[in-house]
Amino acid sequence: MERLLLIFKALSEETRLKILGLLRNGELCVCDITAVLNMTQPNISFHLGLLKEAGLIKDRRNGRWIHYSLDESDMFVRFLLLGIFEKTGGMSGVKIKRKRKC
Amino acid sequence: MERLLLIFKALSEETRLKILGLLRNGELCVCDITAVLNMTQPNISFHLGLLKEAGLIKDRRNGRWIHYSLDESDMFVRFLLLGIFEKTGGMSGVKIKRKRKC
DNA sequence: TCAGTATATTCCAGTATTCGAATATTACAA
DNA sequence: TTGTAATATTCGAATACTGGAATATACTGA
Repeated sequence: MERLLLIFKALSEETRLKILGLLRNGELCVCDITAVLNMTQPNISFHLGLLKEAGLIKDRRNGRWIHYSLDESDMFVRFLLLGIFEKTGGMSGVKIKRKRKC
Repeated sequence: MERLLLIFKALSEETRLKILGLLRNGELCVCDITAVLNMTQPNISFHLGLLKEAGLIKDRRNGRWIHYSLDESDMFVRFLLLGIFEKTGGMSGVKIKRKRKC
């Protein structure tokens, strides 16, 4: 129950759904997400923390950069993500311009 | 997106997950749910309203009683409910004692 | 119509969530 | 080491959510 609540709470906010949609096409660093969503970096970090705590995304550090990506190791989460992307289009239209290779 | 948010917000609260679990075995009236969960009736009505607005449950009036049941008309919702019940056990152990046929 | 029961709505206090600003941490490069 | 860039944490204000109490509405039976 606790785990489920964490997952659904994480999913019940627009910014976080947007982040998941952005990650659909592969991993991104915090600065990329911050730039695309036009919010402050601490705020994005906060949302990423909730998503990670819920087990929806995972991170990978590479030097200064931390890359976030979808965590599809859990079957139920995988279903959720599929459903979300199907319903929202998964940010497929958003063009991500990365300033640098990070 | 809006619809999805409604669904996930509805699912991100323990009382509402419990209500869904109770409804797993069939429709119940508000007074039944109120009795089992030991909360005030207005509060239960409030939660039922959110669940209904999200399209997770539907209601059927029969005289004074309003019976709520799972709304499985949407495929994604059906997946969600299955996942929830699998993870929580779906209140399967709770014995519902109904005072009367309602 | 009136009384009683089932459910919904309103109101308010307590709590949680969200955001930006300020600040701290981590890692690298010079 | 020192400076800088990427990310995380803390803090405070605004907003949203939750729960109980009081009240309103809907229906039924007498």
